[in-house]
Amino acid sequence: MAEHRYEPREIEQRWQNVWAQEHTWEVANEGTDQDRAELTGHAALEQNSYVLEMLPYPSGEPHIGHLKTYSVGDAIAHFHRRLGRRVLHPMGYDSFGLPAENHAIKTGVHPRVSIAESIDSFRRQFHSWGISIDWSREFATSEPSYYRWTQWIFLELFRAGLAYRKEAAVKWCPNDQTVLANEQVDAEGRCERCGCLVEVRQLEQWFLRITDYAERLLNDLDGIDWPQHVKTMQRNWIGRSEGAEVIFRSEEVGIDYPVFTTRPDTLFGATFFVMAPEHPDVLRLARGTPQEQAVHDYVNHALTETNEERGNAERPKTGVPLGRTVVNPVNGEQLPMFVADYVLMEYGTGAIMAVPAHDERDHAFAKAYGLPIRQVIAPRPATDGEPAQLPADAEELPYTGDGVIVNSHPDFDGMDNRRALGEIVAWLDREGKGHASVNYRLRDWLVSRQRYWGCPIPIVYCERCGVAPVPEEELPVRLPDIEDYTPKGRSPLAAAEEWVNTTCPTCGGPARRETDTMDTFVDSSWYFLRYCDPHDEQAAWDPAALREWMPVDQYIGGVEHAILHLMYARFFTKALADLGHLDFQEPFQALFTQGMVTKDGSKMSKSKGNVVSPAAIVERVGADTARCYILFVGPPDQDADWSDEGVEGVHRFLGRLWRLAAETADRAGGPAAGLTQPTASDGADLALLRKTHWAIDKVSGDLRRFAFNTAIAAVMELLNEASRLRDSASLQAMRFALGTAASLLFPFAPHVSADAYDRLTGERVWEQPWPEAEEALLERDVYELVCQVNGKVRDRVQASVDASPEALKELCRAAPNVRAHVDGRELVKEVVVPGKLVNLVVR
RNA sequence: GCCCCUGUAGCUCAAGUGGAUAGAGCGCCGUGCCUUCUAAGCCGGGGGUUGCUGGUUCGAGUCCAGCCGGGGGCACCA
Repeated sequence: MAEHRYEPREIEQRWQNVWAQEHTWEVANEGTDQDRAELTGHAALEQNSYVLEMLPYPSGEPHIGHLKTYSVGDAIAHFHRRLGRRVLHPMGYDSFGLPAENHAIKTGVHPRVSIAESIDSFRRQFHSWGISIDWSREFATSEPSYYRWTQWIFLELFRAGLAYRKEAAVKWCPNDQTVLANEQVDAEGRCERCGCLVEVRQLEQWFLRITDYAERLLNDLDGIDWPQHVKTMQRNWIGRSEGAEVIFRSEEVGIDYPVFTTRPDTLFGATFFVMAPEHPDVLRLARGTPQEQAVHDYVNHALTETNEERGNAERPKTGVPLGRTVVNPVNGEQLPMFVADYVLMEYGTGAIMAVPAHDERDHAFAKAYGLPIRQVIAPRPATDGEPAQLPADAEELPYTGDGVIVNSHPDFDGMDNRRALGEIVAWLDREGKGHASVNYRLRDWLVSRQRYWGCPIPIVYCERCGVAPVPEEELPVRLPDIEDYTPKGRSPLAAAEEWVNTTCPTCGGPARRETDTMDTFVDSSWYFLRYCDPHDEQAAWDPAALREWMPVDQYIGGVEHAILHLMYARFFTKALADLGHLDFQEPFQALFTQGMVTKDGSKMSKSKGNVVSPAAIVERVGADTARCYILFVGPPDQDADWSDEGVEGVHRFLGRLWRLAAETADRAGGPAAGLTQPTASDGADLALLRKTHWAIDKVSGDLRRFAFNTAIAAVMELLNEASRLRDSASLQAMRFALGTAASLLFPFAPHVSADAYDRLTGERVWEQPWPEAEEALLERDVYELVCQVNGKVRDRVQASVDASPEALKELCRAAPNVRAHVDGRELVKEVVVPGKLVNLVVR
């Protein structure tokens, strides 16, 4: 018998060639393709499935995280195909963005060039991993044929009033020399890209009106199959608060100041009023009062502070009086006004009513400035029927919990505060002094970037006509080549004079182009739509193509995009649906977020020198081992630590599987047509057959719930069983077990599985339907019944699966060792779990 | 501070709605087999008070409560 050596390099190359030459993983659009007639025969039976991994940012080479993402996605894609579905599994590149531009600044190489190199490297490696991609749909978002439609979408949003320009205090990264979206600034006020402290600047910028969609973005989370924690993160980010808007009037200046509060039940406890330093009226209010200079100084100081300094809740509260008052609408009291930096301009109305007895921040401020503190909520009575507790001691304030209204107004005193809340709002509404209101933390999406390598914003500015959209037939507005990429606080595009100077589409007069580019998250907010119809030159997509594939059935990616990309893509989908371009509301029906791959417990990074390169691993042990290992190392939704020993273990497993299959095929005299199940009634064949069906059942279930690690472990168990029984089981039983093992492993290790299956059967495993477990073989007709006495195992006996509970009790009572423990004692209870055990409880 | 996840063998993970003697892989051990030797391969073996304390139950890794440890999200959001 010939020696068999597992040679992944040879095997993987061979099967990759087959797939490439035969375009195995390409799918046509039925609605638009001439293949349609051919396909209709199956169409009724087949279901379409869109499996998508988040598109990679092509920078350098793929890293181990990419290997994990695409190993997960490919397993799903293969599984769906083998279940008989037509699967769309495309690939593209998110190729605009800062890394390529920063590289250009350093080296002078045009981003287009470095991106192309990187894309080549990604494409080569994806091929070498054997990922089943429909390469006919590939594109990069920096190609004019793509960004032309990004610009078209921008103009659609502009026409609908969802893209607008406004001056606002925005986040500015001094290192990258550009503004950022709120989502791109972390909790410490640092740029998520470069980590430097973000500054605040007052600039006129383009925004997308995502806040219009806050409520729907929140509510529609209920209808999608996403991980709970991602939904929670989006809910937190949207930050919906219910409360009321209440109007406080300043009689002195004759202006109404609305405030947002979640606690209108505490209105009677308001003792002062605070405005944010950025509030446009602050300086005006102080003008002419003795406070004018102090307010001026305070505001100037506040505006120069960083987000980090401002955001620190621990530091002492500061502020200065404005020298003015407002009227509390519920009781007519005059409340002194202050400016203080603990009030944020971006949230609510930029002004608050302060209730020091029931809000920690207001309490701290009142303590610091000696302001009155009036308690209006008392903690609940200790028991029903007793009167409310006396107001808590001053030391116990602020009290932020629920309770009973006190000290407010005869209409409300003694009332449950939650009930009073509703009644007070209703009263305000009747009086025209306020109304119920909902506030969101979410702000509009700032999409302007003062950088070169991005999608140009298709807008021109005309001295006569103002802001004018570039006409659709002039799209794309192409990104011009420039000499100097260095950012200088304005877009490098501004230096391309010839490009900037243009004519107004409306009046034909001189005009200037918008020189900012779009945030790259705009590019990735619709790419999944383009895959459905990637070569369309007449439109961003053909609606028929979208009907065929969208929404994405299974989306896969890192949890780091839980808010950014995943929220923006949902917003785009809803906005485009409202504009009549889509007929669905959510882009990603199901989401799977995979965990990070770490080395020695910490994130891989070049500076730590602990980077594991997928290319090197694949070179050494093959793609199948690399892919299998990364799925086997742990539950794929959790972080996993890379271990080279673990890789070796998986490599040996694949080798054992392949060798045993090759050897079995040899013994059987070469490949036989197909995989036939042996008939076995007892002995090794039956044991192996049962294990095989157990594995089918286990792997199928595990694949449905993304438990790839346990699915692979099940195939390992099957192989171990086959290996143990290699000399006692029949050749046919061995062929069936090993062929099934290869078939089950195919989604994770496609090359070695295809090869082993081919040797055993002469057939292509990916063309075979997914195996089905036979119920009859999963269960036995007799089993070992566990006999317990007082919950302890005392004996076990053979029982028939269809024995009645009565018969099982009888069997148990008759078991010798059970009798020894039961005789002479009183039988109190009998617990029967058919198929498992009988438990006799005695005293 | 608030919310969520998590704790099982040396390591990474399993144990559908509570049910048996808690299982895999890696690592470890073997004066076990095969090899001239090593490696590879094969075979065998040890290893667990399921973080702790109580509770519910005939029965708890699984359910409940409280502590302890690890991770994540949000946070001056009115």
